[in-house]
Amino acid sequence: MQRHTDTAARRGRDTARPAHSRGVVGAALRLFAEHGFEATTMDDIAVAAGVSRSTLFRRFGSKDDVLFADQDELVEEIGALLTESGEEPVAAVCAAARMVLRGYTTDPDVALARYQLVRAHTGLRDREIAMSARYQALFTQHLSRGHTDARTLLAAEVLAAAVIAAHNHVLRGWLRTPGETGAAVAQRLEEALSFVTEELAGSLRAAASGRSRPSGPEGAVLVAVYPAGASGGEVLAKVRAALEAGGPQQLQ
Amino acid sequence: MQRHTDTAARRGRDTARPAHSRGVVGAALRLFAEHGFEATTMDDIAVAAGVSRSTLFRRFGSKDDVLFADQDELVEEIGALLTESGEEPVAAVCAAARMVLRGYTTDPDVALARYQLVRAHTGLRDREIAMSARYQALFTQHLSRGHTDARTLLAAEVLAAAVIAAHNHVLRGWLRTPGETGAAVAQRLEEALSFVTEELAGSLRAAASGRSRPSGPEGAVLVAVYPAGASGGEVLAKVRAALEAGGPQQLQ
DNA sequence: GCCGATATTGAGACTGAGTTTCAATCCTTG
DNA sequence: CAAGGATTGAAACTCAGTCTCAATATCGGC
Repeated sequence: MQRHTDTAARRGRDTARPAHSRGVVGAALRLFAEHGFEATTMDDIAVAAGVSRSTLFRRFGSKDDVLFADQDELVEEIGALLTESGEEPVAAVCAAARMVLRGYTTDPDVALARYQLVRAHTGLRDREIAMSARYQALFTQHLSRGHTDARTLLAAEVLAAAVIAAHNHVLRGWLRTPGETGAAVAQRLEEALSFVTEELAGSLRAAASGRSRPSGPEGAVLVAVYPAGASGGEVLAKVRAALEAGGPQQLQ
Repeated sequence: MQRHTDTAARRGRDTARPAHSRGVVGAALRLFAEHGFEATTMDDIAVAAGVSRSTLFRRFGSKDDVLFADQDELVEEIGALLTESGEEPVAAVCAAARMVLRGYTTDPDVALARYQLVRAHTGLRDREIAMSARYQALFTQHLSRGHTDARTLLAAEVLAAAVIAAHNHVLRGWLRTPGETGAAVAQRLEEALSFVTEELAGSLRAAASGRSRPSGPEGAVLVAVYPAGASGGEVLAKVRAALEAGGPQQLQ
């Protein structure tokens, strides 16, 4: 559906965020938890929060956005933080990931309440996934800043995806079995992040520094071989056949 | 938004897909392209397709789903393909990614028309992102099948995210500058995939072999060759070197 | 070919999200 | 206090999505 203007949906709200926005969100969360997301109408929220339906839509844009209001703020904070960060890109992105996780763990009640709702409804799940994608886009952009070559762009995109995956892995683990302290979760994230950066950060650096990686777009030969128990001669035969056929192809 | 039952939204439709479903989608795409997505109502589509609004909702579940109907089918095909695949997991996931890309490139007109719409509307963009996430979940599940240790789970999740990122990178490139042949795009995907697998597949294998061997179905040999101006002998020499080195790897 | 059981379709009413318009009520600032 | 713009509320409207019920296919059995 999403009928309201996109800009209004995502951001458009007045920059001055009235103090009782928090109260509105609180009332909404209470209603959602009590009667479910779908069963709660915008009218219900309006009367519970003591404002009119109109202002509700004006301030949040949509019902989902009431639920994800603080997350939206966080996305923007992260964006701002990245643009003005002087750190080395990969480190900056990791720092951003830490901050995102902290955004959840500092408010466990809200995060868990939302998780229950998100788990139950496909529409909300998609909304949360879209949120993740926004972080990922920010990360990609920051990692590839100033570079235009295909290799670096790909490496940036992959690394951003990997960092987000690591973050989400840790986050979901915590959401499923809460009770862990914020510090313990942060520690898990550190481990996951170092796993990712050890595997991938090097290749981004290599790609970004221009010279080191093999494939210029032209003139390069890339051979990928995955032997899974076959003899070398067998593989060679297949390669020979591939070469004779002339084009790029896959055999097995 | 997304008011209808989740099951109905995602899948629920009758398994027997009437032949004129294609016609309905075609009519809808024409209307979307002509008047825009939002400006086209379900009534419009219904009269254009010669069915009732009721059956439209019954068959597709929602307006978005009319636009993404074939994609939804593809997701299920991929899921089925993965579960019954005997290949080595990473190879299977790469094959799935290839199939997804082919799902776009075999129908360039539809894919490009949809891309124009998706680009313009946040709601649709989110929908497409959710689709990507579904693929990613499938990949993660397949890569971590049979393993429960945290390390492998993380590696599977990261690798799945990376493969999806590589796929999307290539896909978006094609969507932005169409005209490239399907084969050329497929080749780009090969490069992107080998970048990813070279960086990450090893770590998944390492994590997984901590316990049980991922038991590559023996005898499966995948050889991907991309000659871009090099002589066959040169390539063969490199393959021979790769075999002597023993593991899957990349040479230049 | 006919008939009853079962899907499939269509029509129409209904809910609720999101938009729009306009009037009322704040704040400002002079 | 008065004129300016901004914030709010009320109400009507559109349209997606659901639900119910009647009409019509469709199909197996006779």
